[in-house]
Amino acid sequence: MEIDRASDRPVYKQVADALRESIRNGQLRAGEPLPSETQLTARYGVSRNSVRTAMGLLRVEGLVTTQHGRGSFVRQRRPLQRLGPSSNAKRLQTQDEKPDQQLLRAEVVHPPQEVADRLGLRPAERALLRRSLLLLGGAATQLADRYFPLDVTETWQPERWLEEVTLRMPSPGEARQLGISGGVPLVRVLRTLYDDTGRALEASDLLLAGDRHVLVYEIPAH
Amino acid sequence: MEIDRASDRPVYKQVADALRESIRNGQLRAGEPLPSETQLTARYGVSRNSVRTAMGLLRVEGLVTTQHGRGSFVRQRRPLQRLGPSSNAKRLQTQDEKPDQQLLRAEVVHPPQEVADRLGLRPAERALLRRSLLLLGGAATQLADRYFPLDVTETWQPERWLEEVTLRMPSPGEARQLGISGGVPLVRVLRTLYDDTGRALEASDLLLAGDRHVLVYEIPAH
DNA sequence: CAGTGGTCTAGACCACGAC
DNA sequence: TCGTGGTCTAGACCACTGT
Repeated sequence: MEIDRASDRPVYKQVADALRESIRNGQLRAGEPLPSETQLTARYGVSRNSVRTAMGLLRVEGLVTTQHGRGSFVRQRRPLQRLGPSSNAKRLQTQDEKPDQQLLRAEVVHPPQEVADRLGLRPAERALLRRSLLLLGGAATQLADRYFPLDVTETWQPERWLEEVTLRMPSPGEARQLGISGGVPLVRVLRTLYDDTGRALEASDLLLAGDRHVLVYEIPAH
Repeated sequence: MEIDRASDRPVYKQVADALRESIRNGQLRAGEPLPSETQLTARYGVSRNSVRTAMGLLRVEGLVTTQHGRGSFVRQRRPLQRLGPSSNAKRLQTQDEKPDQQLLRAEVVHPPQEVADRLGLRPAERALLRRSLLLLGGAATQLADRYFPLDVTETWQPERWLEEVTLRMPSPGEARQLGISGGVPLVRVLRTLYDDTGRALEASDLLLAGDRHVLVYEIPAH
């Protein structure tokens, strides 16, 4: 495939098209390196900036990852992980791999406003935070901040919970911890556990790599 | 805020930082135009390319939108729309605006494999497709493909449904229809309705702009 | 028309990774 | 050391929007 300078389609998009097609039809396989930017510059007769813009497109589309000093590589396709609708324990049984949990922090803190709202805390009231990283097959898969009211750690009888699902882009630190490459959004799940009196027992802030998960929910029609 | 040429932080990120801060602290309000690229070039003493790279960052973060020939503007903050955990009708009552539905297509088609699987169709068996666009306050908010088995449109007693939530980047056409600007992912909800015998009555493929929705699910602990 | 963003180039220097 | 990607510049021309 060659670049058509007369075309309305910008050069950098044509380069991206060509690379995308090479990936789609298997000429470039998952994990393999793409030609270097210098090689692509020569191959298509365009400036390096145009090649880089094209590569940026593919990065944002999640097709390639780029490593400084090494090169760009075709990404592995999504190793889908299912979340919900049932308990944490049950969720992970759907995977073959055994999960591994790494406790990163455990301390009493002033929770963020969103968490305080959901726990029904008074202003300036603190909560216990447990931050942990969930690993699956050695790869980080979930960053979890679990907050517990300080006065409720005795009896513990959750009756239902609420999950609020939103998206956002990761901060550089979050991207590093979860092994996310450029352009991949986070799925953020704000989960609140309630007992049968409607009291909040726990609020969790879960961050998942957006390209590696399916969230499954079952809902009765009643 | 000025650019520190001695800093390790790249110039374009410093420009993005400065603009981000102006938006955060309210100097630049939602809907307002940012300074033009030429003005920013002069203001910070950097090349136009660096300004454009910075602006690209903010676009991907969803903070600004850019219009060719007009300028870049601070985006309106998310007009949060809640989806689930109950029925379609109930969901929209949480909004003030009255929803409007536009039927785009209604015909018998060969459904995509994912849909056929969920409806339990035999190979090459067809289904009724209804594609519609949901508008809220004049703005497109949801693109829905609903598929119905051809032999089940008489009695209709849904008992529960399943929602499978994933993310992906929109195609250019989807972005246009939903009014999505660059870098914003889609939330895709694959929803399957079942009756009390476990038979699938409907499978829907719902596409929502990722920056404008919260999905809410309530789950019993049983 | 003038002003805006969109594309493209050629060249420079730096930072990282592997040998 | 060499090849890779990361950053930055200065300048050019085009396409779109408004007057």
